[in-house]
Amino acid sequence: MKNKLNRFRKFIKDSDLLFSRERHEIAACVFDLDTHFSADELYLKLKQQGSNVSRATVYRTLDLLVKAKLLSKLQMKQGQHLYENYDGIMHHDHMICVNCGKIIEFSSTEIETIQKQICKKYNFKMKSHMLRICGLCEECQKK
Amino acid sequence: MKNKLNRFRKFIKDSDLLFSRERHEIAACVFDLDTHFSADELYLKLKQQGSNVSRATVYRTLDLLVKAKLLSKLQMKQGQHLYENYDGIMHHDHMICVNCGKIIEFSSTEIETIQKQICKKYNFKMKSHMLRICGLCEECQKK
DNA sequence: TTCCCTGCAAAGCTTTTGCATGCGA
DNA sequence: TCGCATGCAAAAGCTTTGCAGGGAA
Repeated sequence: MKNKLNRFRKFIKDSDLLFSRERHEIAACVFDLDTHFSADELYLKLKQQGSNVSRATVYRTLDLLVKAKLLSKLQMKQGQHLYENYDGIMHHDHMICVNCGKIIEFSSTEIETIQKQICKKYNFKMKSHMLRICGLCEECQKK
Repeated sequence: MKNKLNRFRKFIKDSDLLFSRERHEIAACVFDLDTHFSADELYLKLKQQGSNVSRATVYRTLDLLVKAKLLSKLQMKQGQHLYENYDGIMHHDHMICVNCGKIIEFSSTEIETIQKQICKKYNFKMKSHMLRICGLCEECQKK
């Protein structure tokens, strides 16, 4: 967490930007989360902690964190987005429960390999990829 | 196309709805397309053809077509959606060129198989899934 | 002093919804 | 006649942007 904050500070400095109090506050709050969260949830959490940052600044800082590759942005339905801490080590995908909204992360090197083969076949240069499985989680199936 | 129109008519009748002129017009226009399209593009195409349908009706009818499983709805960035004709035969996924927007469809039974295994492992009941690869298509790499 | 950052409010965009009207069965 | 379907306009929901003021180097 401390480490990520330093990486963010470095990114900001390297981009000739200012590591403002607001950016610090928001980043610290983000790195403190280990779940998927929306911009508004983050904004409310900051408010609750007594912060005075505005929604605009939250959005602007989240963008910076994504650019710094410290955060991933996931498209959800209806123009909503979720963010998640990104460790940059290994790509992972998501299973999303359509009933309770739970998100389960998984990864598969096999799928990654096949994807690469497919890209090669089509001469497509992959920059990113996402796999999402929607359905019912274990608990919700029981209900 | 004629066939899909009949299937849509049947779906509408079976749902105790009316197969109105507008629904006919919109569905015919949709089945005539073989690309991915947005609701607004469809609306404009209809206008261009001299139709007087409103955006609201376009959206409402697209929803019906999705419910009838004659159309798939894809989430794109920024809360936008694209639709594509759905033949119901085989699932396919997409490679999207981030430069020109081209969409290449592909399918992989191997990936489908691995997905099923993963779901089994997590006791997750899959209802749908989507895989998307973003990057550069062949032409755009050359530029 | 310079200029980036912030907050506020307004705008943007796509999609949905309320409501009165109207057409079809 | 009855009621679903439509069109219009407004609302909704999230996100972005313009702008003026404030603060850091």
